[in-house]
Amino acid sequence: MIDEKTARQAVIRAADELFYTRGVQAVGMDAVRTAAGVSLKRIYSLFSSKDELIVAVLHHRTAVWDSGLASASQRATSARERILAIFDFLDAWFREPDFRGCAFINTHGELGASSTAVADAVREQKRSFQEYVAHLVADAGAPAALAPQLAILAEGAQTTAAIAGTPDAARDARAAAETLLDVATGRPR
Amino acid sequence: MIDEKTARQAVIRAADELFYTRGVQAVGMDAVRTAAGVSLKRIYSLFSSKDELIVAVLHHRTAVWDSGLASASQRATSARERILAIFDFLDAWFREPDFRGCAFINTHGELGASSTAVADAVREQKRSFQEYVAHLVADAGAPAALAPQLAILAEGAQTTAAIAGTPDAARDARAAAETLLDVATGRPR
DNA sequence: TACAGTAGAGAACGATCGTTCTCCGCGCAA
DNA sequence: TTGCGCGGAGAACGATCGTTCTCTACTGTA
Repeated sequence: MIDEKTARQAVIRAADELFYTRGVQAVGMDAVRTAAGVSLKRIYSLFSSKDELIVAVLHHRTAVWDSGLASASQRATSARERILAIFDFLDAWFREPDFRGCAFINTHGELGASSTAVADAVREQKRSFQEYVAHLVADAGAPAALAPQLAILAEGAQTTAAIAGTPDAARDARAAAETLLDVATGRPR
Repeated sequence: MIDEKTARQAVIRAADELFYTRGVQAVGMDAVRTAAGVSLKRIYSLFSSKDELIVAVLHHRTAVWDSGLASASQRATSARERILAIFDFLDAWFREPDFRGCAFINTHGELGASSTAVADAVREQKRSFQEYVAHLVADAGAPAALAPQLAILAEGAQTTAAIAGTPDAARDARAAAETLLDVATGRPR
């Protein structure tokens, strides 16, 4: 038998992909079992309920998002560039063929009203992102009020790209972010 | 018996409220029946399936949204003011006690992957909003590229307010919109 | 070989949901 | 008054889903 850690990862990864492409409620635990190659009994020994699995999947998504963002800002040499790198990161993501919007927003729309655990996990991810942006804004020497504005642009780009199906939303948001950054830091335009 | 039009409205209104507060999939047709006071048989003579009812509810929401937006921009005397009125409209909405995010975004997250009819209805609403913004931007004499930026701000404000639970998102988005408008129209700052 | 313990496959269970059907009561024409 | 058609209430049906249970096969040990 495979060890617990490997089994957990297999279940989370399989569930993540299924939930993201089909929606959480549309995926039964049987489908997770088949995709992960882990028996139902084992799954329920690793996660006490589907709700707990969903939360684990969201935490996994948070980690993936964080590391993706970190590696996207790798080449940036200034806070300003790191901020704009967020939108380049979104741009690349939106163009992936299986892009289906932000999993956190989708899951919140699906279960935010009925599961507080899910709502909390989603809220925590968004809070952490806002904090990340706030740090970059401070590093760039811009007023703190700029941070929520940039975060709103990033959120709006994600929903727009998901619903309208236009990856251009990332470029539009990036252009707006640049303007806001320039004005906030007194850069000549 | 009440006439068809009244029955339709009663069902749509009841379903709208239930779907919005609890999520679409969490609400059974029985709950709609009870809330609307219309028998199941009647409901299924008015709508051939739950999916069709969902689409009807979305269309109803679109009409409510459009008229709300129109009345919010009533007092505005310029295109610039009409643009900013969008964010004041959002602000008032976010502060309503039963605000639970944008129903279109939520429903898309819930059913966009499984029902193309739902996805289409949501996409159409967003497209219509973008068109509305584009007209205002043209009237304001700003470059067309500003329109998607403002639309993204409005979308981002909605998801941010819904998930973080902070109505301030409308004010943040409004401030960003003002900056973008000023820059785009060459207004002194 | 005999046996104990464990894990997997999938049947089973109970609940729920979308949809349809049955039965009953009411209004109306002759 | 009698028969008839129609609509409402909700029971019934079939499917699905989350969760648990049963049975079987396999491993390691003496």
